[in-house]
Amino acid sequence: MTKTKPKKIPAEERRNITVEAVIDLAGSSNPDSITTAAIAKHMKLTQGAIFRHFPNKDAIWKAVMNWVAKNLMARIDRAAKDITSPTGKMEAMFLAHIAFVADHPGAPRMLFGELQGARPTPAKRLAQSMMKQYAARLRDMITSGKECGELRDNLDVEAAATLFIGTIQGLVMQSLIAGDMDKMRADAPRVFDIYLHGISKAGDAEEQE
Amino acid sequence: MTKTKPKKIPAEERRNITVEAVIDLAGSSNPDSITTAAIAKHMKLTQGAIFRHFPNKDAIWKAVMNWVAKNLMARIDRAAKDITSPTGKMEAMFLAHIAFVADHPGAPRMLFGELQGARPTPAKRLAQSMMKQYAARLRDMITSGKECGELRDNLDVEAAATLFIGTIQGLVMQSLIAGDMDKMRADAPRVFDIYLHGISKAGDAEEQE
DNA sequence: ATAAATATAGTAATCAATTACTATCTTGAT
DNA sequence: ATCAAGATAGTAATTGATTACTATATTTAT
Repeated sequence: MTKTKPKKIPAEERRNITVEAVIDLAGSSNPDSITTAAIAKHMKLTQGAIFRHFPNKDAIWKAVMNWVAKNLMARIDRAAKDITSPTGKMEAMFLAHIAFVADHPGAPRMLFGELQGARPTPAKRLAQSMMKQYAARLRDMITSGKECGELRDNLDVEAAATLFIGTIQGLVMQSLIAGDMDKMRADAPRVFDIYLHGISKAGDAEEQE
Repeated sequence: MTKTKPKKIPAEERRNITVEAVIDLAGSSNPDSITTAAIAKHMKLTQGAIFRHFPNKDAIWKAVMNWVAKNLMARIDRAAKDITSPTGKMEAMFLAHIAFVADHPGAPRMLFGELQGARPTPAKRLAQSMMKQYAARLRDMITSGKECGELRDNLDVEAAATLFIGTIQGLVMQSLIAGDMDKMRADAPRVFDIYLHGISKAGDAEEQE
């Protein structure tokens, strides 16, 4: 009897497994074309069983976005926590963000996919509020970086925050395209270095050999 | 009879119209979920008629990618043509790229979507070769920028090229998310300014008041 | 009149969701 | 402790809608 016994698993854990399955699948295929059948197969269930735990597909997507928002922000917060200097905090956040994405390539794809979508789904609203929170936190950090003299006085705060997020998104996109997450981990510090040059007060050349 | 008379249009022009229709639709919905029916409706044709001009859907996508690659590269080349300084060239390319995307929001979505896809479609190969060409051109430009003294001697050429493309992709992503292409046009110069700071030789502060 | 362009009306496949039913766990009265 | 009753989690089959694609009839410009 090599037949795998379909274990009975409590509802909440099953929902978590479902979220993981979706993120897993999103790592190697377009999120929008992930079918409930594919999800079910990946977690060794029948397609119909999924709807015992979620009212519909949108609810699954909402749960996934929730997972992404929660875990990503937690990881970034944790990385920046023990660092005092604003630029140090930013570097830690940058690298933590990249590391998270490298660990979960499906996560940014779900995010992008959902944010680009036309429909105002619950998942989309979640994603948008996360991005807003992220940007606000960045602006504060950059502002305090100017105040404490680490960053240029004439630095455009808005643009610097946009570039910070954009740099990450760009790195992620290129790595997703190349299908090589390790390359991203290697590129991240080198790219951040240039970004730092761009926003730092002249003369602060602590980095590089 | 409000019925619109379906004009007869020669095959080649009809193919061009089809490509435009797809890019148009991609501006406001996920490229992967654009149906042939939607394309047909948008160009006031019946769904079946499309297959008189294309053998299958992949062929449509290939034609679209071809259009994007050709027009984008042409626009960038044209912008950089009359400029001699490498950093000047780069700025012109940057802004031209942004302007192109602002004019055709569907274009980057088609690109991203295709490059992210798992299947090695003809369209994907086209997109990949375009990106490769783009990156190579950038590296050359940055290298010559170092040689002529505009850029830092210790600048990481690879990273600088990655950041250039990443910056654009990031800007584009954020604008697609916000659904506001005008904002992108306004942000682009400010963001490029910081990038330029990041790669320029210290002391070259020609920009900003 | 003819040939290209489009309409009409199909196809099989696939999608999310629902159904009828079964298997397994949990619990409380004895 | 035990064991029926109910709750929980699963299967298998099916639904109506939608998909890419096709076969054939009709229209229109030359």
